[in-house]
Amino acid sequence: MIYESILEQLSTQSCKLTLQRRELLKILIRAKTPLAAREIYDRMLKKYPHMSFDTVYRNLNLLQDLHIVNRLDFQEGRSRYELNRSQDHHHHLVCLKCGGTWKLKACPLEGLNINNTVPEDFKVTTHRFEVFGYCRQCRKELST
Amino acid sequence: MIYESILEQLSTQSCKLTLQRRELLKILIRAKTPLAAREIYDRMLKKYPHMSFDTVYRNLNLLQDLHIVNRLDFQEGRSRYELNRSQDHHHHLVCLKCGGTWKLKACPLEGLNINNTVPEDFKVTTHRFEVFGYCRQCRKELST
DNA sequence: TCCCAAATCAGAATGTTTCTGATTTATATT
DNA sequence: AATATAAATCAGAAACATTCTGATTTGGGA
Repeated sequence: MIYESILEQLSTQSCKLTLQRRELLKILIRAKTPLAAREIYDRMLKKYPHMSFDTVYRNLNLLQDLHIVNRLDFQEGRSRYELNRSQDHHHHLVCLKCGGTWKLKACPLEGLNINNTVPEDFKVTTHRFEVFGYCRQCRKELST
Repeated sequence: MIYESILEQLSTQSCKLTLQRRELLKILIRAKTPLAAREIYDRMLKKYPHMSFDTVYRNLNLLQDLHIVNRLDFQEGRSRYELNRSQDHHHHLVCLKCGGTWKLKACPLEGLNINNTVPEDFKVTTHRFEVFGYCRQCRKELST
C-alpha cells in the first residue's frame, strides 16, 4: 500500500525501480525505529551481498529530496533515517544510553508564541525538536 | 568578568589554565555566532601557530562536560559550539543558505503540552529545537 | 626550584559520507 | 523480443570531522 504508492511516485519522477531501491524502501517501511545508514546497509547485505554502501547513501539522499524519507540527528555522530509518513508529523524522545526512540506528538511550531519570535521576513522551511534523557529501563540500570 | 569566573570554575575542578585553553575561551566569549571547531582552530592558529587540532576538540569536550559550552548541530555535517551563558537559554533560527544564525527565545519545554507527551518515567536531561529556512537577504538572492 | 599529573603536540586512526570512473540494468522504443 | 540509453550500481578512493596514541612539555602546588 505505502510501498506501491512510493513506487508510483518514483516512476512519475522517472526514477528506476531497482531491486536495491525496492529493498531499501521495504526496510524503511518495516523499521520500528529510525535507522542509521550503516544499519540499513547491513540489512541489505543479507539480500544483496555485493551491495555498495554508496548505493544506500545515494538512495537515501534521493528519497530525502523527494520528501519520502526524513533525515534525523540524535547527536550520535551519524544520521538516522525514517520514512516520512504523511499525516504523522512527529518529533522524538531519545534515550542517551540505549539509543531507543519514541514518538513525541507535541510540535513546537503548533505552539502559540513561535510566530512572534521568528521574524516575518524569514522563510521557515523546516524545524527540528528532540528531547533527550534516560528511559525507564536505563534509569534503573544507572542507579544500581 | 565571564572570563574570570570561568577560569575560577576551571581551577576549582583542578583543570590547568593553559594559554591555549585561555585563548579558546576568549574566542568563544568574543564570538557573535556559534563556531565550528575548524573556525575556532583557525582563529587560534593566529596566536599559536603550532596548535594541534586535537587540543581544540579536547578542550571543547571538557568545557562541554562542565556545562561551560554547548554543542550545537545545524545539519551542516559538523558541530558548532557556543558559550553556555546562564540565564540565556535559547534556541536557534538557521539560514540554510548563508549559515547565519539568530537566537530564538521561545522554548518548547516551556510550552504547555510537553509534560503530557513525555512519559513520567522518562528522565529528561536536555532538548534541542531549531528552525531552518532562508533569511531576508538569502530570500532575495534566491528569487533573482 | 622540583615534581608530576594534566595538557599538548604530531601524526595516525576511525567512522561517516561523498566522489570517480567503469560497468550494469530498467525501461521506453522499435 | 531485441536494442538503445539514461539512470543506477559497484568498487575503491577521497574528503571530512572527530578521536586516539605515544612521546614531550608545562602549570601550579609542595
